[in-house]
Amino acid sequence: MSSASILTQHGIKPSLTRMMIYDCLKESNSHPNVEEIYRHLVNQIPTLSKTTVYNTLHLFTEKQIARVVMLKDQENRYDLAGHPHAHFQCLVCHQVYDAELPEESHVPRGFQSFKIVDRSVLFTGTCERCLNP
Amino acid sequence: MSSASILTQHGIKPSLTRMMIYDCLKESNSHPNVEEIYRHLVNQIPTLSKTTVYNTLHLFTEKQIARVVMLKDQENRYDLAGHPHAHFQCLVCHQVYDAELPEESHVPRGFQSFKIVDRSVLFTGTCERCLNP
DNA sequence: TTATAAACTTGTAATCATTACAATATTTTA
DNA sequence: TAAAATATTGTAATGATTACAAGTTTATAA
Ligand SMILES: [Mn+2]
Ligand SMILES: [Mn+2]
Ligand SMILES: [Zn+2]
Ligand SMILES: [Zn+2]
Repeated sequence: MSSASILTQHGIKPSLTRMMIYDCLKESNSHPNVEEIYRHLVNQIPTLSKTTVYNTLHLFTEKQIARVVMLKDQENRYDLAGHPHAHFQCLVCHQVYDAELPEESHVPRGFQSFKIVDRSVLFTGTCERCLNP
Repeated sequence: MSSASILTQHGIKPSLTRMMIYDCLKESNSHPNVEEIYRHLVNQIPTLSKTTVYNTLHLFTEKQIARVVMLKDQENRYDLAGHPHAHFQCLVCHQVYDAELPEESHVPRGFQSFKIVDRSVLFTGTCERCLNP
């Protein structure tokens, strides 16, 4: 499905800038931060402002087509919201990998009367590439 | 066991400041940030510097007696490293609750040759208190 | 004890991601 | 076309964290 129609379906007017930021998230599976998205797009959109990248990512997050990846990093990284999955981050090269989300066993004891809407899982360690250089 | 001996056991010289920061983490189960730790202690240690709080928390994290709690917050929150557990953060009041860590089923598919050293789990939603005000 | 070195603590300035906000540009509506 | 709404931009402010050098305390050795 086209980027435009996905944005439209989520109540976001599909401006060129917004589509390109969406495509940037879709094509790269590197969980880019604002700086990386900006640097990637400013070649094609020379007037692009970093504020627009922030605004757009906020809008995407609000409308649930993107999510902030939970990492111990100091800056936010973004991911399309499509399929729930876990992440692995290498402590050596800091690369973020997608991983399957372990099966949800049950609501944790004592949280039956809480409303749980999301579960983030982050594995950390050393990636294969960094183990066998 | 005394704070002093725990610090010593982990190769940290137990200065008064360090013991008090350790006790602050131990006594409060609110996962305090640097600002909160500083404000709590500066009454008792009027010469305390925020840099010292940062330095000490870095040292504690390095020596594995404390950990950074993984949250979507913009600032780091700290926890003693004692017992592995998950967290729940309320999206309304932002309170952080300890939760049991769901049983690890298995290493995620495709990560057999990675070295996984840690797993962080964060539930988000609305806490009981905010659901029934 | 006294001198010297090491370790610890402090204060200030710099950095960096993010937000605030007002100005400009574009698109929509009347 | 004109006015209103929306989108984008640029600059300044904020706030957490880090860098770093200076000061203080503690340990070690003459
Ligand atoms: Mn992902
Ligand atoms: Mn905890
Ligand atoms: Zn790696
Ligand atoms: Zn709550």
